[in-house]
Amino acid sequence: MRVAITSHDVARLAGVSQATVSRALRDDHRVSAATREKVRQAAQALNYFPSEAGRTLSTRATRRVGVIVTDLTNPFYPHVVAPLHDELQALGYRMMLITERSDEAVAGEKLLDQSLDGVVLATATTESRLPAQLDRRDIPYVFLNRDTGQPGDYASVVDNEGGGRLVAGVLAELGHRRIAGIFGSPNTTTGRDRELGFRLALAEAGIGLPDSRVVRGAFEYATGYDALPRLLAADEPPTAVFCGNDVVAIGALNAAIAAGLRVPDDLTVIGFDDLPMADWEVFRLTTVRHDLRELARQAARLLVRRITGEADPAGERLVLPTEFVPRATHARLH
Amino acid sequence: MRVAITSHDVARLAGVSQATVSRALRDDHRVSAATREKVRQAAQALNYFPSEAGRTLSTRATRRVGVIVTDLTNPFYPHVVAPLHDELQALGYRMMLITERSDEAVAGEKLLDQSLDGVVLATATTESRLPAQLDRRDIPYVFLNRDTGQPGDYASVVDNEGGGRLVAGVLAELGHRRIAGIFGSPNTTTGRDRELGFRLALAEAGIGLPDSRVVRGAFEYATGYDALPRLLAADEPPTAVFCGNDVVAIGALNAAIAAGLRVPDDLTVIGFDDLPMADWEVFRLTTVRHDLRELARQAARLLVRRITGEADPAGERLVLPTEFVPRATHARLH
DNA sequence: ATTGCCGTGGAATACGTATGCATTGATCTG
DNA sequence: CAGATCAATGCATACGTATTCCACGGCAAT
Repeated sequence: MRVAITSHDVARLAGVSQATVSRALRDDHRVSAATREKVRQAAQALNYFPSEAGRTLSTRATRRVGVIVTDLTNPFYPHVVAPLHDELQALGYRMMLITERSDEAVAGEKLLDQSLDGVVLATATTESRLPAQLDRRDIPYVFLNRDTGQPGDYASVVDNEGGGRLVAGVLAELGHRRIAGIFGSPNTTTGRDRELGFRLALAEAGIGLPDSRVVRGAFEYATGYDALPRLLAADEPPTAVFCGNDVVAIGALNAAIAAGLRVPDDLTVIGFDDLPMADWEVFRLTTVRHDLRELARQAARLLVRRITGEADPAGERLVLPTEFVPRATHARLH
Repeated sequence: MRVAITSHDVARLAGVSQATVSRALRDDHRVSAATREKVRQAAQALNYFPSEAGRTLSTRATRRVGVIVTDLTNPFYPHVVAPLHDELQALGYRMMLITERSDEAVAGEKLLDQSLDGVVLATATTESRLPAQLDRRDIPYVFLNRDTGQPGDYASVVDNEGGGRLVAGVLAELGHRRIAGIFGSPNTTTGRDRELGFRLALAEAGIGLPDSRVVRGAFEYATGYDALPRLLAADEPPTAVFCGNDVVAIGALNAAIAAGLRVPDDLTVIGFDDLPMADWEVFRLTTVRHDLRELARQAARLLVRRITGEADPAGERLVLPTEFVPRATHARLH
């Protein structure tokens, strides 16, 4: 029913062979300017677009890249998916969005049928089986924002440990001593490294971080929202809380309002990422900035380099710096 | 370099023909249980997945659907893309995400090369050329949340006019008379219909809506954020403002804070959509609810019906009802 | 004038799957 | 027991593109 216009149709109209059509439209040097123009006209007239299935079969490349995220409604992901999409498009690739919850089976099947030239893993926990599966089939992939922590990885990440240290330093300087942490999942390097840097720098300042003031969970709104009341219920409630990322911090901020606390007078809250949302007047969230856009673009370029075989075979790990962004959710302890 | 395992490899190992492999793995009734099992084992052993390019070329179906949005970082879209993805997956289709800014050319090329079985347009303005192009090539598509307003459309939409009426009724009842509107773009039915319903119901209540208290713009944060100060600068500033959607309303709320206004004491603000964010403590936004998830799922199912030829050839327009959600950003005029 | 090269374009084929048709062996029917 | 029917499988081909190899004609060099 759907009338597919093929290169043969164009060839017939232009009075040349199908091979010449293919060459002309791809600017092959072995076709004269005159016939190239003739073919162009015919293709235009027929409203012809090369079938990408035919092309894929012939070239064994799809010019398509998969991007795996967990939950798009988590405000973090759109800010990484959008620049990824744009950079991939600029590099001549299309984006297949796959949201993977726990069903690695489905994701696996979609990934392994040769329909993707490469994959961006924006969601891999340290125990995911996906990387091994991709390795086995020689499908290029890169980690975005998280990695396995193994050497040989291809990853675009942030200096999480450094960012954690920054926050600890600020809190110590502000006089806080009863400090809490709502960290990311311990099975993500993002969660672990931020906690690690934070702990190390606190320890250097002589400040302890007892388990009773530590919560860990997914990088979600609910994690911050649910954790804060539990932390505040302690005998000696914290005067400051460092959150695994901005989304968690925003959850905590809303919980603080629900609990009738004033931020920052009663409680200092600090996030990580500096999402655009963090700068909204309702939040004015003090946080740690890194260049999310560059994080994504870097991942896209790295993946394409891996696809074209230009990447370092020993792995590449691109690390972006962090910067403390003081806004209105932190205060000196009085 | 990448060793592709094909059905021929499986056939050789299983000691059958390639045709039998194809049939066995697709549960064709004409293959015996014994050989089916034999083929299964061989496929498993070789870690074989059918090439989707080969399959596409042969069946002329990609089981892939394109979803076009403008800007994923706009908080509205993730809440529609996520359920779309899940419903499409449940229906056996994959999702190709395409963000279209103004470059219809790029989008067009990607859409028209037969690499998609169908398209969800979540972004179409009334003057977009895309629908015509898709029609010309017989590529099935549905509108999501917006449509052209023409008969024959396939669309999953909300009762925008009814929703606008709801808000007007409430504001009138609360005693507001100097009312403003920050509506969506006039070249979207979403923007037009909400404004229309709002205007009609206001008029029925004997309340005018002068141009000086009307702003129109994209459904973005910045639209609300920039428009509010302009509206407030009038000689007789409004006591209530109805925003085209929640994202715009949230922009307006933040602008109100920046201007030192108290909401709802000094100003009533009402949104549309009831995004999860609207319920956050920092906002507690009074708004109009509709079932976003169902909106998306309905669109997915309608598209698949169009693809399989089961949809009504005269077009189908699925309309979801709206409901007023009172929270904390509206108040009676004192 | 012959040779050889170069520029241009066509014929043929590969890519991997699905499927119509032919084939085979076996069972059934009268 | 011969012929018909049927289940199971193989053979061959189509899908649309890119590309290798080959053919042909013109032109320059000798």
